[in-house]
Amino acid sequence: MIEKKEIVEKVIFENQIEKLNPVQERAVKMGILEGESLVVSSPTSSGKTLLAELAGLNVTLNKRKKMVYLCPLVALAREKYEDFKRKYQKYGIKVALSVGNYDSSDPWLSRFHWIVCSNEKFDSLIRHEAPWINEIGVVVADEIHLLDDPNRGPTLEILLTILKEILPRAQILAFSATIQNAEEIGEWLGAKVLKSDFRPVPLYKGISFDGKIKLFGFKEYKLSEGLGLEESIVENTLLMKKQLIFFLSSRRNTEALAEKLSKLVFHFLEEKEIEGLKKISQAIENTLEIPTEQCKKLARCVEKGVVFYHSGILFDQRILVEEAYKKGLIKVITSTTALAYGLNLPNFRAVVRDAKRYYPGLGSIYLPVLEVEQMFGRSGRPKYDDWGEGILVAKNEKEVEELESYYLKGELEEISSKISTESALRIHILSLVSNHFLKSETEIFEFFKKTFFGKKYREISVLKEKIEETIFLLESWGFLERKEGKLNATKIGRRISQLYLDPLSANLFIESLKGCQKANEFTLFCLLAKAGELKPSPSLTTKDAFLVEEEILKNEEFFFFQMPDEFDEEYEEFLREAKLATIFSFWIEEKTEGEIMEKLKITPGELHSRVEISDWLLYSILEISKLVPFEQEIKKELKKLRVRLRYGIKEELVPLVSLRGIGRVRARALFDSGFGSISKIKEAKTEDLVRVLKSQTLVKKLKSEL
DNA sequence: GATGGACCCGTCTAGACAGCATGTC
DNA sequence: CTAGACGGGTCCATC
Repeated sequence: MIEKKEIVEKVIFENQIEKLNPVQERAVKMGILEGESLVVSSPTSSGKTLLAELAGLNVTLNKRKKMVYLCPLVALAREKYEDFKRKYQKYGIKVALSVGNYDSSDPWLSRFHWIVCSNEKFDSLIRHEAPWINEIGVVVADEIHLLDDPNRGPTLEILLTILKEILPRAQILAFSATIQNAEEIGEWLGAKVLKSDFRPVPLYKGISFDGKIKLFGFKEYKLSEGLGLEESIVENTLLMKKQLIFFLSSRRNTEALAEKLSKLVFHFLEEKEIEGLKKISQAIENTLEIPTEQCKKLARCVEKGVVFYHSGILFDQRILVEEAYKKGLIKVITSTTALAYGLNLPNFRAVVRDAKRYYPGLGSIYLPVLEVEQMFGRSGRPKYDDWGEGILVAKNEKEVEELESYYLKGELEEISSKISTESALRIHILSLVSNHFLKSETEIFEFFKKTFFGKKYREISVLKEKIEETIFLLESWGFLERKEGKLNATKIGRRISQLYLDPLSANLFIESLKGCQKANEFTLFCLLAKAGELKPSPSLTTKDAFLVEEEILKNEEFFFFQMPDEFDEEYEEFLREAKLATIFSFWIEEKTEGEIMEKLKITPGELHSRVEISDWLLYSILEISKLVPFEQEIKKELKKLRVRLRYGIKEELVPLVSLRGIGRVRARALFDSGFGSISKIKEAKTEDLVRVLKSQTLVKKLKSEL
């Protein structure tokens, strides 16, 4: 048994602080170390993670129970995992990371005390009925305002509802950015509510207009004349020897602004910095075998101390960029919202240049206050800055007033439930029934009454109808069945739920492929592209349309599902799907990323993420095919296609990439040098292989494996 | 005749979770 | 019902 005092001391020591901050102190007083559940609503940098550490130590050391720490982003989960391990491994705490690309539901997780997960991964672990669930003593849900997200909120909501049911005695810590209705969430979770505005470094918010930056209740900067608006803000920041992040509405804007600013920022660099940046710039340019235009552009900007940051950037480049910013080499980042939620990139000043964002069907409208707050969130680095700044840019006088009343004096939005969307109901009802958690329609209704939706609106009659419809659909697709008033998942239904596939997509695949005999690569890609998992489809320019239609025509005879007519409403969406199929086709024809990007305007980062999703979809289809009668030929085709897509290779290289350490480029090199099969490689002389692969160690490994 | 700025008009729009097989935190 | 920045093309002034 470890005293409360001792736990607090350990945590204080490991975090290298002198004492608990006001938020943390209140949490302790409210009983975080007595197993009290809490909803904590406070700013980004207010030290919420430390609360998890307190509860985790208490639960593990005193009760021999586990902590599960739920994160909305894999990057965030990784960060927490590294952090926890570094601090608490020495006290005997075993920390594990469990996210999509990292491991599976194996019982091995039961050996660990603290398990850091993404929300969806934990949902999946429950679907696989992980045996250690009942050893959980505390569940921490980070960034719980994600509940409001139409795509990903429902998973978190269902997850927490389930946890409350199966672990009624577990402690729940729900962390949120400052939100309007933390009390409602507290009521739902049966938790006390801790609201605070505390920040370790004060944040001043303001508006920039007419050559000035006015910080509310603080000071005013006069910007130099003769420079563009963004340039003058940058100059003002750099003269103070600080860094800043611009938030813009589109990727294209981030790239354009970064290039524009690089001309100015360059003059502020010191000799040493230029050297360092040159190295990073080269690394960025050479991330891919053949750099794409975007890679070159980013490299150019980095050289001058500026980067643009959005989801089209490759993963490795992101890492390089983040490190360089943390070191202070990069002076300015121009970013989309990609940076607002993600990782911990402390800076001095955040400038929201585009407070409006385009929403399809809505035009361009103001961002939610919460989102802007997130962008401001990390401004002001403890130990470096005495304060931080969050600045909105106004385009005219009217906007000055609007921004002021909306963002600076206005109220935060409420968090609401998004659980009533069709896709959420589809996915979660199937999952809840398939793991035997709910066994009848009545039980489903009862369950939904206990969700945040049910608690917030006090009744679910609106939902009831939708739930009935959903059950009907799942039944008609053969994923659920009814026996004596009880609901049950069919074998295939259960598998679909475990594969984490949207039942709608699963049904699409099954119906399209059942009895199909004549598909080819392109048309199979077209089918994949119809799935919601790959939406939104890439956008289509008039030039693309021409190219894509050509491709469709070429493969016309291999279409195994109905193509919409040119005059149909769905035709344009079909073309966009076919565009993705075209991109994939080029990819497996071994066209370079640069070529694909140039022809069809897709960023390298986007290509890779689509490939990854498709790999998962193809795997899932193959798994489904074990339970439904597909033609043998189609199965073979799918299997081959999966390998080709993952590596981006022609058919002839398929056998070669099964060797470890051999991917797209090396396989091509081997093939072109006459080593086109495993047996030929076996027979080949070592020195010949070394000549082709340019690596002694690789060849040695290869030979020893064969 | 080349260069470059002003202006018009069409185009296009953020992000990122999950399976599994590996060998290991 | 609702936007706005970019970039390519065009025209025209200037040297």
